Amino acid sequence: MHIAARCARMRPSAPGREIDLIVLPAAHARLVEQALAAAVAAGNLPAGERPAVDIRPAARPELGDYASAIALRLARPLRRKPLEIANTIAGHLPPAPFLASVDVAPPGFLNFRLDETWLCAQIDAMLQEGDTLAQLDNGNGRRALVEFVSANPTGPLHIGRSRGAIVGDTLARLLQACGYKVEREYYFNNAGRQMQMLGESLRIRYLQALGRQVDLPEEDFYQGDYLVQQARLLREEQGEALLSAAGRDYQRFAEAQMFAGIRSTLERIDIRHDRFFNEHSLYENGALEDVLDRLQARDQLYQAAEWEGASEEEKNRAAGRAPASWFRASRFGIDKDHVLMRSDGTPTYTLPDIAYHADKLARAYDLTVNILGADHYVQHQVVRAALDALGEDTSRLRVVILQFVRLMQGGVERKMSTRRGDYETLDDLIDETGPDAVRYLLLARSADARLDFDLDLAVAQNNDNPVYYIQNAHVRCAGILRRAEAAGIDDTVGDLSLLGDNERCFLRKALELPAVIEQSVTELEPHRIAFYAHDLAGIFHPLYENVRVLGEDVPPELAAARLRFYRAAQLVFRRVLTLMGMSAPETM
RNA sequence: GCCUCCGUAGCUCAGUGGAUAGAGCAACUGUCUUCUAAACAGUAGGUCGGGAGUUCGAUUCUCUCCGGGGGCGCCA
Repeated sequence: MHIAARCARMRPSAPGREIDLIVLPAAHARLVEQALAAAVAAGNLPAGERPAVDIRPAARPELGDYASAIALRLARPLRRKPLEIANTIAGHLPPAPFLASVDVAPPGFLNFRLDETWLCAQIDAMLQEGDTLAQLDNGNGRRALVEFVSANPTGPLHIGRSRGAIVGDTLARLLQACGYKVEREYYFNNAGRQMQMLGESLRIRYLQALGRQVDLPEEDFYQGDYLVQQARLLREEQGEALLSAAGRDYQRFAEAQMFAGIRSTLERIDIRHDRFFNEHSLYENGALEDVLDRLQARDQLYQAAEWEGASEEEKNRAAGRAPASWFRASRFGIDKDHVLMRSDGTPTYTLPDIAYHADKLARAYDLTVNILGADHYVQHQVVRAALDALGEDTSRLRVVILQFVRLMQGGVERKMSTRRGDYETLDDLIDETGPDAVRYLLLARSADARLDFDLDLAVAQNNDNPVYYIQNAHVRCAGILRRAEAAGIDDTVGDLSLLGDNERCFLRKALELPAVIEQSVTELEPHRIAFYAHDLAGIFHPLYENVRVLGEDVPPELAAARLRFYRAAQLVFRRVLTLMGMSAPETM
């Protein structure tokens, strides 16, 4: 996929201002397309199928601002020399306000240079955009669903779920920035044995809280001390009134507490779901039977004690067992068939999962994204295969598989044991490091890479910590604006052409934001925004040292121009931080 | 064994079918009386795991081997 192939357009400018926003490098790509068409029309290039025009920021600044290797790629299909093609394109390139020059470099690169006056004028364009800076309309109001977290309410969110929470929510924010109408959904199950055991565990903790001599069995019971606290709460609120209560009452209480806890934990990192989809509702509305009937009708289901491809040994072992219902997943490239209905007539996890995704698809979102841990890979393959078997269109269903998180402290892994119940919760992590550090550090890694969450780094208040490095850029802008306001500097009059190379370098990077957002969304790679933010701060801080607003040696005209620049820079940082769900502090 | 992800600087990781592969940290040398030093300037650091293939061009794509994570349940 080439960025340039997806021509992004800014939303229409607000009335009353004359500045049109141009998204780079998509605008370059359009120029090149026009040049190619003109060259073909003039008979200077043969017509025919062409690869998409690729434009990217230039590898080295001395070459230009943007570069394209399109002539090299066209050499084969057009049967011409790359250099000749590049020259032809350059010769037919229409003029554009943002374009100062185009050079052809061997063996056939096109190097574009931005018009510096235009570049500096983008400061006003940015200020005009305000908090919706780089808002794209690619999505054009299409609907997207992002499902993430989806932990059952059996305990507090732990570190393993945190990554999906951050990635899912950030992706949702980026989709919104791309013009999608986004819904955030949380899928959960509050029925079944797990929840029963949760209720039972709470009942025992409650008895213990009342001083009764009861042991909590290790097997199957929830050991976490969050239940001890809940039990204490119950005792304080109810005294001994619940001694005769049914297990169901405990379960209901535990569930309500858990969900309240999960939601408030998520809110601490600024995450709110629009819908909590209860798996159990699929049991009640006939969705499960519907899936089974449809699969049966398509000969994708059979009843047997063991799957058809099993070894003789496995089949012998299963002999005499009541038959289960198997989905023919092996027909879809999966290594074996999967059980949807157990021998005892109860559904497996997979069946409602299929029904849930069928429900999602029926809701006809233009894009449906699922954020999953690596351990769910096969499960998702089976669900997708089942949907294919049902004849559903699974092309709108996309999934982000996240590798695991390891908690590191003092250079060694901090082990978590769910069985003992002393695992690291997301709440603990936020307590220790703060919401911004949690969000940034869990975002700033590609989904494919295992993430080592470095606790020492997260709490570090020094330049090792990228969180503060980025936020400090915003703080520094805010500081300048505060001081300048106090000094009575009016930045509406400054001549932006007085700005220097440092500022222009920053502006070039700032203009990449729309493309970064766009690419994050099309590739479902929200980590890109995190790296972009760090890069942007890396250009900002050196500049800050040299580009002063206040000071006797800065002429008023220049001070005003620089102040306007810093106002725009602050806006960019605030926008980027907001897209990552982080705060943009005025002071630190 | 099968599926999947990873292997890039001492460490943690970006990136990419194109021009001289990047950043942070660590190491070393410097910089605050000046808008926040949670910062900046500089030095050093690489057979992009090995091999083969496709290509005008491969770190990027394909195959294979090696090493590591995760998954392979009538759990969720």
